[in-house]
Amino acid sequence: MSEQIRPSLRAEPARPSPTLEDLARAAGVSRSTASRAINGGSRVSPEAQAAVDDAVIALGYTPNRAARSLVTRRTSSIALVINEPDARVMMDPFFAAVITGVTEALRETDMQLVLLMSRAGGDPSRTVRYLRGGHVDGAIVVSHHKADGWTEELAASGLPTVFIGRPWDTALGIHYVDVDSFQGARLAALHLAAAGRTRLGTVTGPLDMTAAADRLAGWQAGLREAGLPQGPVAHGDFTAAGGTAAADLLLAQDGRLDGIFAASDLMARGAILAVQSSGRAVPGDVAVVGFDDHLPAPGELPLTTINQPMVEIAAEAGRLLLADIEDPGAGRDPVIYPARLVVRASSTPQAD
Amino acid sequence: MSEQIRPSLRAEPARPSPTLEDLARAAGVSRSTASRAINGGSRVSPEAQAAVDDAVIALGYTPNRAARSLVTRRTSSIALVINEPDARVMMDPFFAAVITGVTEALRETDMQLVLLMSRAGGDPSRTVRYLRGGHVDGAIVVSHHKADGWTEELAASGLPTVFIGRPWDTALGIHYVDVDSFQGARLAALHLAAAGRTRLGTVTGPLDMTAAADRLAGWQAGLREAGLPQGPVAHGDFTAAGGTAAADLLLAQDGRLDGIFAASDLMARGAILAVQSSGRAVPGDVAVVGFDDHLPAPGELPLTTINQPMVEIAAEAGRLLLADIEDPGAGRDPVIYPARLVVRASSTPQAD
DNA sequence: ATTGGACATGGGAGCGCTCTCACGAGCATG
DNA sequence: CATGCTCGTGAGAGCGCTCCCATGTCCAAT
Repeated sequence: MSEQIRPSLRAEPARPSPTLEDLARAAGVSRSTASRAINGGSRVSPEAQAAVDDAVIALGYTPNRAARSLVTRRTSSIALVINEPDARVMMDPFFAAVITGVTEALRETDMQLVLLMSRAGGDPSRTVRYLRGGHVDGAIVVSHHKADGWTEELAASGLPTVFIGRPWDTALGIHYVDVDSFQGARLAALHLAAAGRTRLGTVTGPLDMTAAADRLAGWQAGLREAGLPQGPVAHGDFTAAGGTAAADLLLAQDGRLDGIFAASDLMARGAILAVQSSGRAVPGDVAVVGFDDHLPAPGELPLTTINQPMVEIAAEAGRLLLADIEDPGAGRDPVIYPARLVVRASSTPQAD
Repeated sequence: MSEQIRPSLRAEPARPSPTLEDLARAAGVSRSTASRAINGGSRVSPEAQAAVDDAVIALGYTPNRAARSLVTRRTSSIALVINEPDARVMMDPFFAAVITGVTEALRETDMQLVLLMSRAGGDPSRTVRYLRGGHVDGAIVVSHHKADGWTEELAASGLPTVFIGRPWDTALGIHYVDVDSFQGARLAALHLAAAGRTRLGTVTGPLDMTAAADRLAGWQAGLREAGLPQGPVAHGDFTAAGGTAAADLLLAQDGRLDGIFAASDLMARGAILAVQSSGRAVPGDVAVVGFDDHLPAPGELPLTTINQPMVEIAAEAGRLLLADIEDPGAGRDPVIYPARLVVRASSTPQAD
């Protein structure tokens, strides 16, 4: 009775989608039963269930998410908070891996991923307000900096949250997934030492990030362990250009440097460039080790690096978040993935 | 009953956030007036407005999006549909640019970006169902393939939609933003011809995408215009490895090939590799032209390419979508950005 | 035969918001 | 002075859903 004498094929731009009420009527049951059937169907007779299932298909019924949210207080969406000022960081394969991993974890769920470029929008508090406003069921925070300030606020808000990369203040009991940066960097030092390199320098990431700080500490520990002097340290920003600039500084401090560990692959690429344009060869004169194990661009010198399984780490963060949303009380231990040394040509003339 | 005797400092995990009712009471006005004041405040006295504004700050009020959605039938979110099977395509700088651009367009809005990896989830129809289900106010579709099938369905659903890249069936009146692929490819051909190259081949993208088809057509038109033979054509898949394989084919077909146009930068990089490993030099023996104008990785041979302003294109798609959501009826012309030739070292020994 | 539990069902309230409508106050118009 | 407005306001309905609770039905246990 809702269809008019309407000659056009699709003149109705917004045919109101069927409601649960409609569905129930079509299935010959009550709204309550229809609702139960839709949601897993406990306490529903097989006949009623079948009738509802058929009606769902016949009507093309989709539950109205807003209405459902309103009463359940759940939104079926989680936020991926990318905490960098410039949206251009998206170019970093790191974030691609994160998105890939999180998407993977959400695949079988009906959860949706909301992308939140927290600092790109200008107002950082807007992000917190959004997160606290109950618009999402949980959040994954990536690329956390020391001075962000809202870590505490977020932890206090009670919103299920998982960090990718250890947050600064672990006392808050925030859940996180990380790679063992310390051990990874230590392995890099030991590897270079084992390869007979003795004058070693490092290019760090921004030290307001735990990953960068841990890698520096691990590196220094490795050098100590190998009985080598600490050597020069220069600070980069996880970009290739920053790696080049930092490596230039390193080379200026020690003209006979024979090994460099950079805290990311991108910076290692930049460092190789710096070495080469100083007239020295990689790995002949200077061995270079990175951290990440991104897929190399075609034709690039294969890079010795510390592998971190970012896609898997992000997926685990996703799973952890889902679990935390299901069962908020539970304390969950951080998940730390081991870092593996992958030896390639940039540190050993004979390798691959 | 779920809370144990827990001495923790912030024991209330979910203090119910204030409702409009609370806000109205605090401001000493009615719920209606509070609502009006929140939403732009027409027909609200300055005093009432001020009282509400104060109360908002005092209570930290955030409107409940679900409740609002339920009545307004708007969700304040749009979907970015990435229509590729493998989530790993995220590694392509192309998508990074798209996300950057769309985010930019949404910056001043309270719209949120929902990421939809349409084919990665396995079930493609799930995406359509989600989109038709009224969960978002609009959609931006990127990386559209000929056989997707749901273009029509989407167009018929009445959901405001903007494609990035021309859809196959423009008769449906779908809005889109694109770069002038035809002209860009034509420019590439003319450039190579002007540089004195005469034995030219091309590496195409997947021809079930309009961008790839248009570039092939433009390339062929350019050759015709320059009075050159059509030369060999090999098909790539917009990846570097695909570019290498396709270029190998090209070189096998014509051992004296002296110029290659690849329909993307990534494929051009792959093609350069193929040329070099065949023992010939770029640009000395073979000039290579790409399409995209991505930022080059450090140390790479500067690539002559066709610039397409992807960030801007994506931002325009975002703006177009917002406009279409505001005012659904309006027919909007496609926006086509010009493609610019950027000459660098890969095609001219003396350049940059 | 009587009780009682397990189970399937439907009625109704209510989540937090917007929006229509009616109302009174204030003002200019006839 | 009556009439028609514009304007600010509040009451109330209702968006589509879930969930609590009351009701009805059937079968095992007494």
